Amino acid sequence: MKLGDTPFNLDATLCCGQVFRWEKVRGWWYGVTGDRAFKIRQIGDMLEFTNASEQFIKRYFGLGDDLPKISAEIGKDDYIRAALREFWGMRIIRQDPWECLISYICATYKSIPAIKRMLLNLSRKFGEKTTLDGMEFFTFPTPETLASARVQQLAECGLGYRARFVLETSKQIFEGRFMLESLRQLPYEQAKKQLCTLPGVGPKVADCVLLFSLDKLEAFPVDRWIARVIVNHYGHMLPRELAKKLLGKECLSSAEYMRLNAFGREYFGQYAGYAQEYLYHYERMNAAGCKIGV
DNA sequence: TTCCAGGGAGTAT
DNA sequence: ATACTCCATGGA
Repeated sequence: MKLGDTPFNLDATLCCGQVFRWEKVRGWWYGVTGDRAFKIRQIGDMLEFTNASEQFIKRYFGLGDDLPKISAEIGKDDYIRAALREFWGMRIIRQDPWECLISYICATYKSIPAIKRMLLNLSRKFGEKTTLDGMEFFTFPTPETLASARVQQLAECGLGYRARFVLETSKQIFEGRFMLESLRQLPYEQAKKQLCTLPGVGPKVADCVLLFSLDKLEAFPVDRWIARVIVNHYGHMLPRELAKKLLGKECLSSAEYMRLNAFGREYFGQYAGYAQEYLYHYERMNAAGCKIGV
């Protein structure tokens, strides 16, 4: 498939920490969605893949997003313009909402390598095996499977205290008490409010699920890295009292989260989620020693 | 060994 | 509403 003048950066898109179950082997990215594995690679403006339709690829990798337009809207200052330049072509992936939800419940208070390990363990224990190019892959477990698991089994995957959150949320989804897909047609605020009723889901996890799987590009997740970016590079745009209070703080209160979240959405606009992801990746890649695991 | 991680929930004010 | 505390585990 030829990208033509559609800017795309596959490596940045899969490396920036929005998805956790892709791996690069001999120049190809291998991943699992739905019931099968597929691989994809980019050579210039050529995108090669197997086991997937062109329609699926366009949808999954957000190739329908008008990146030049988005860039023009969020490129408000030199700092984010540098991030846009550095990883130009990086896109917000449209993940499966269910996998995304469980992934970000697991992601709380964990490093990315540890998150990858947890999700791999979950898939190995509860998913179904499939093969591609002689390698083994596992589908992501279904709501039914996780809902009928025991807390101890989930904990054994390295989830720790998150095990009971994953179990209870899985039960709500499986039993039809929570309609994840229906959130897609709700406005951002309402969808977020509903997500936050799930155990293990607070404002940050909700924002990630909305942005990475439910087409809410205005969502602006604020984690430790983004909080650091805002304080260090946009602190002068915050109320002086707030900027001072956040300086050197290790975690945000819910009120502080709301204020940084609101800042991001108001400053960057309807595509704030794209701004967030470029800033997040830029900050992490420029962190001391570039030692962040891919 | 010690520190920290894409935060959230529970509890006391 | 806000502040403080604990959380279970693994990677660095």
